[in-house]
Order: sequence, then C-alpha cells, then structure tokens
Amino acid sequence: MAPTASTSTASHARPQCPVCVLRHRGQCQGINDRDLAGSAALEASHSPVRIYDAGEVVYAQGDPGAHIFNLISGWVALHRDLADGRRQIIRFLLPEALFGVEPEGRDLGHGATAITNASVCPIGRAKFDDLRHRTQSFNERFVEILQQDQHRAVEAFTTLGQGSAKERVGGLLNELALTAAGQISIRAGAAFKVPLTQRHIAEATGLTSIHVNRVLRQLREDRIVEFQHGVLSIVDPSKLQALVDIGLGALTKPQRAVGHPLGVPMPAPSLAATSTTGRYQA
Amino acid sequence: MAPTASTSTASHARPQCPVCVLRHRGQCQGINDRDLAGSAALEASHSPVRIYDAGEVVYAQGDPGAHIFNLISGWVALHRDLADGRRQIIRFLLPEALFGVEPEGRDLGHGATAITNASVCPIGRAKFDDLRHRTQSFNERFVEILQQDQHRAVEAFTTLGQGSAKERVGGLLNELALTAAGQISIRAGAAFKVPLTQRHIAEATGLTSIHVNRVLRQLREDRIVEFQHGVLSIVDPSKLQALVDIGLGALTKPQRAVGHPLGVPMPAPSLAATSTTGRYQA
DNA sequence: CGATTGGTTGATTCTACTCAAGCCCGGTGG
DNA sequence: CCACCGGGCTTGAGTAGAATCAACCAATCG
Repeated sequence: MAPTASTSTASHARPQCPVCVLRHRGQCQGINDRDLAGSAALEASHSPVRIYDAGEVVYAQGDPGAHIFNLISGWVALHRDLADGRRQIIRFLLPEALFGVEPEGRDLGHGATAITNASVCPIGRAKFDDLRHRTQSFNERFVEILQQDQHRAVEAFTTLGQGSAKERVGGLLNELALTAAGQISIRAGAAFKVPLTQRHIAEATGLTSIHVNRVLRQLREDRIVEFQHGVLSIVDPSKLQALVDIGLGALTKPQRAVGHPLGVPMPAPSLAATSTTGRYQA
Repeated sequence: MAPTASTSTASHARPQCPVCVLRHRGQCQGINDRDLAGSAALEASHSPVRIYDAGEVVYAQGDPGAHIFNLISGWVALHRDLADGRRQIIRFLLPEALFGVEPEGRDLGHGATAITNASVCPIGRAKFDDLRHRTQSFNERFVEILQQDQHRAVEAFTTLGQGSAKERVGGLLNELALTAAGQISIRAGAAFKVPLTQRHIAEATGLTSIHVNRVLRQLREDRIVEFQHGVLSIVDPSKLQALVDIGLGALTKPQRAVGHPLGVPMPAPSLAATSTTGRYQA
C-alpha cells in the first residue's frame, strides 16, 4: 500500500493535535498530553477552528504573534517575503505541525499561507503559555518541538548553503516524502500526493522555477525521483539518499524522533577536526 | 568610544551566564534568574568550566548531546560538515550564547569549534532539564532563547536562499556588528574586533573564500563596510541597512529583544498577499 | 630558513539566471 | 460550442554571477 498523503481538498482527516484536547464540538480530537485530558483550563483556552481556502493567508509577516496554530488538515507554507517580491519558503507544513511561534513581544518574522484548503486550531499565546506553566508535560512537549524545529533548521540551512541545485531539490523532495510517509525510510516506487507547484519548490530551494523544472527533469532522467502532476514518486531511494547524504559519512542518519524518541542513541564515530583550516574530513 | 569587542586572546571577561549561578570558584558569575540565586540544586548541577584553544573542537557533529553549553568568553562557530569536506557554518557565537541543544535522545546534528581561545560552562542535559522543571523562570528563559534562535534562523535562511553574494556577506557583517555592539543600530565609523578569516565568512555564507575576498573589496569600494586585519568597520550604516533590508518595506526592523523585550510591539502595516501566485508585494 | 596560513588578483569555466517563446489545460463567456 | 485567457509547465538561446584553476605576496612559525 503506497502511503498516499491525505491531501485531496478539504479532507476530514483528524490528526492528533498537540495543543487542543477537546473531544466535543467536532474540533481537535487528539490528546497527546494525559495530564491535560478533560482539563477545564485547556477547554477554556480553546478557540474555534479556522478554515482557509488554498492561497489564503493564515497570518502575515509582521503581524503580532497573538496566536499559536496547530495544523489540522491541508498543507501550509511558512515564508519570509522581501520588499522586491522575492520569497523564501521556510518550510512546508503537514497536519500536526505547530506554527506561529515567535519570541515574547516580537512581531512575526514570517508569514503563513495555505497551499491547499486547510484547517487550523488557534490558541491565544497567553493562554498557551499559561497552559505550559500549569502542566509540565505540555511544556516539555513544546520544548521538544522547538528543539526539533531547530535541528531541522540546521539541516535545511546546510543544504541551502552548500548544496547544488540537484541536491537542494532532491533534499526537499526527500524531506517531503519522509514527512508525508511518517517513516524514516522510503520504499522504491512509493508515491505521494504533493500539492506543490514548481514555483513552490523554487521558492523553498532558492532557485528559479525554470531551473527547478530542468532539475526535476534531470532527477527523472537519472531515475532518482519523479515529481509530476502533483505526485511525487521515489524511484530509487538509495540514489536519493546518496544525493542527499553528502552530509556525514555515517552519522546523523538513522535517527528520527517524532514525539517520542525511536532509535537508541548510537556510539558515533565522532569526527575529530582539530583545526579550523584545511578540509574537515575525507 | 568605538565598542571594541572583547576578543583579544583569552580575555578575562565575565559576561552574564544564563545557566550557572555560582559566584565562587571564579567561574560563572552572572545571575539571570532570581529564583535560582544561591540555589543548592543549581550548584549541584554545575560542572567545571572548560577552556579551549583556538581551533579546538568543543563537540563534534554526531556526538550525543549530553551537555548544554554556555559561552563565557571567546568566539565559537557552530557548523555542519559534509562528508566531502564542505562545511556550513550555522552561526557564530559570542559570549553569553547558549548552545549544544538537541532534541531528546538525538545525537548532535552539528559541531562546535572554538574560533578564538574560549571558555565555556557545561551543564549536564539531565541536570539542565531538572532545573527547568524545578524553576519556572529558568524554563521560561530557555524557551525564550529557543524562540529567538528560531527567529534568527528564519532571517538567516532567507538571506542565504534569496540573497546575492553581496547581500549575504553584508548581512553577516551587519549581524556580527549588531551582536558585538549589543545595539539595534550602528553609528557610522563604529569598529569591532572580529576574529574571523575570509574562509569563515565563506563557510557561513555558502560562498568561496576567493569570492568573499572580491565581495569584501566591493563593499569596501562601495564605502559600505570594511573588514580587514580582523577589524570590522561600518562605514555607512544606512547603505548597509539598505543592502540588508530588502526584507519588508518597514516591518520587522526596529525590534531586537535580547533577554528581556526592549521595544514596544508595533501596530504593523500587515502585508496582504492573498494568492500564492504573482508577485507578493511591490 | 623553508613551510604554512591567510589574503589578493587574473584568467577561465560553468552553474544557474534571464529573456523569450510555445504548449497544455481548465475556466469563462460570447 | 468555441474563442479567449491565464496559470503552470517546458524548452531554447544568451548571459551573468560565482566557482575553479593558478599564481603570487605577506606574515607567522617551528
């Protein structure tokens, strides 16, 4: 069974929601925090779910970060726009993602736009923080998410800074497949609905959509990945891995903790670069 | 008085330390958390300060994240290395920076290398988390730092993805000056000791050191910034700002909360891009 | 003193961008 | 029903920005 992502239009998927715990009202349904189940405090923190059409803005860059959001269904892009029209897409969000977090008192440094029809669960920042203070496990979950975001950012940053066009596009597609599948590896031939345009990919990778087109063709001709008609198919997972994995000979690969840690920490060969100079490892 | 950064070799600077609160032993001195002052719990969490020579590795990519570090003196680079020798510098750390944070149970996705002689204050991850659980204000401080890191990452990511070579180098130098000065703006002619090589800049901006050299010359000839002989001088702050500020007409600029929020939240004009298509704003 | 590191410059190559055109498809309206 | 239109995709031709290759200089160091 090829894991086809739930991305039709406005699917009635009800993924787990790390923020909300209300079972009634037909809103958020998941309960990830035992301590909060049935909590009156949490119930009071809840706001009605918001629905967006594809292309609609969830929040704009520069808005005050009055709410934190949890994506219930659909895809959302986080992006930072420049005055002259350039846009950098920071990240594509799939259901269950938490977003709209900003440091105390600062306006949002990025915007969020629905890519498909989407529904999100908003919660006031003050209420959110209040909840965190009340419930340790909830706070820990939030901290964990922040730390994972940071980890992801380091990887993406490296790909963007050091990768060739092929590596960047390949890295993005790989990341998308992994996230959509919720797996740490992908079988050959696996296919996913990915509702992105070549332009989205361009804005996420810092390339021109025209060039993305050529790169996609190359990746197809190289029999690595295909992305056409809204469907992403992994032709050769090992080749894709090789393309992306220029990072570290063996480290940092088989781990992928989502929510709860999965793999056992490895011994790790430990690079030993003692000088800022020269090549760092062969 | 040009604020010259304390970066000679192993200066005996004693900046505030958000982690440690011990006053004795001549180690960390700052107390940023009232609730923890004199706390026996915190004292028990303290490990001896570690000293590194320039070029030494604080921790390697792939190491288990058993400790969190607080930079006491000197400069440190966080970086992610690729198997073929490429290196992306994620961030340059100045004293007071917290680093080595990784999601629960995962190995470090990046390494840390001392650029100058440096001293850091390590604290065991378990002890750190224990402290967070015990003391809310400490936990909040940590969350705030994570959020600020994330905010910074978004900006850096955008510059890397969308910026030209000049914008990237300019952006980095601007960021460095701002951080070194601890200010939100820089006076014309301000100069700072910046212990980086052109290669460091190259690895941070995703360029070749050769090209960085040319770009630095251009910036000098354009009378914007100069960086020579380890000294960074801001020739024309407004031109530098213009180079960097392609981001947003007016938003996201004058805010810069360090530790405690400084500026008042602004109303913010709020971009209104309602379509994923077309240019996003003029 | 030779060796190494960091910086500088020139010449050349190549990756990715720009400009330009054409195609396919779905929607809209005469 | 069909002409028209716009968005997304595709391809070609020319260009530019950054990388690569190759020296060379200055300072530091063992």
